[in-house]
Amino acid sequence: MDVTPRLREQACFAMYTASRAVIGLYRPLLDRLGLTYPQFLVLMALWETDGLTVTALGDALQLDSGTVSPLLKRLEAAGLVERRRESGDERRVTVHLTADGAALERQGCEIPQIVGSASGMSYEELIALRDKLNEFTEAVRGYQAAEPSPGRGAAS
Amino acid sequence: MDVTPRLREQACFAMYTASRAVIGLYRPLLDRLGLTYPQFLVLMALWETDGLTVTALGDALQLDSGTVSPLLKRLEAAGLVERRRESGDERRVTVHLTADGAALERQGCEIPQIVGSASGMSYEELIALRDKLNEFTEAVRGYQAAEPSPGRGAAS
DNA sequence: CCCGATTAGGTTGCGCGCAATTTAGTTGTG
DNA sequence: CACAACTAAATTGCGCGCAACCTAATCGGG
Repeated sequence: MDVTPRLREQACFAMYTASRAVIGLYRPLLDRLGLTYPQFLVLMALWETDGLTVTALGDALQLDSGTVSPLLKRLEAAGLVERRRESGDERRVTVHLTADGAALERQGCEIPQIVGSASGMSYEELIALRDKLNEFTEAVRGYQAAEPSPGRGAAS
Repeated sequence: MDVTPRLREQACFAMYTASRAVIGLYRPLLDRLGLTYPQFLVLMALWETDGLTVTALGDALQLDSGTVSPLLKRLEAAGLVERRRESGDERRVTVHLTADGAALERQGCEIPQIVGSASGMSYEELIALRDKLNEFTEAVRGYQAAEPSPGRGAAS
């Protein structure tokens, strides 16, 4: 018997692979809009709620400022969003769609459906898979919060 | 009613998030071995079958040479693997574990179990999730192979 | 044997993703 | 008011991940 877990048996590896596969499927579709998948996620968040702060965007996408800041810089350079320093609290920056950014919603919002149909799964299956993944993610985040540096007993 | 799909409703976004969450959980555990998650995957593949070619490794991990080559360079610099030009076909390079690389299996092979338990899911649930993800990935890859540049009707 | 096509692996360039740090603005306490 | 603690965003550095390209070796016809 083999004690070492095999690559193909790992649920984590399946997530890693599935994630890259789906982004690969998005790529040619998003290329025509001049977007990457993370950039598309930012726009989706803003189509839902315009004027989010950088931190709120990071929370929605589960990304930190080190990823979001340059991402927004590129979206701003592309003329799709605008950053405004808040007058109330000068530390905060809100992100707003430009007319071009808002206009992309029409073409952008149908892409997820294309990808969904490519999966060959029913709506119910996709929902169930999504919920299971979110359950997994939640549990993992909870564990991480509980064990800042796990494996070596208690903290000093 | 909102036609634009919301971030949280998307199965794809759940995969993207779950993948990063699980890698984040691996990170502190792998840090102690001086490894990243993709490097760990390479070692897992070699623990299973030593002496794979670069291409075979790429197939196992679903990564292309542009990713695998520098990854192997770092693993070789760390003294964990060795690259050998094949005598039969001088184009081929096989990757072999060093003693240090092989010795890491003892500590490395228990990490996936830690992560599995952190998910709070039963073994059966994880298997089911893994299979569903692999089914999804397969379907998506099949669709991609069938539609080289989708969305705009037939090729020229 | 020669030469075009194919294949294996590597390099370059760019956009993430994240840890660590920096800068600037705000808040809380005396 | 002063000043330390905190917070928001940006910057830096590094390792992927992938497209595009390059080089070298092999294969396949004629």
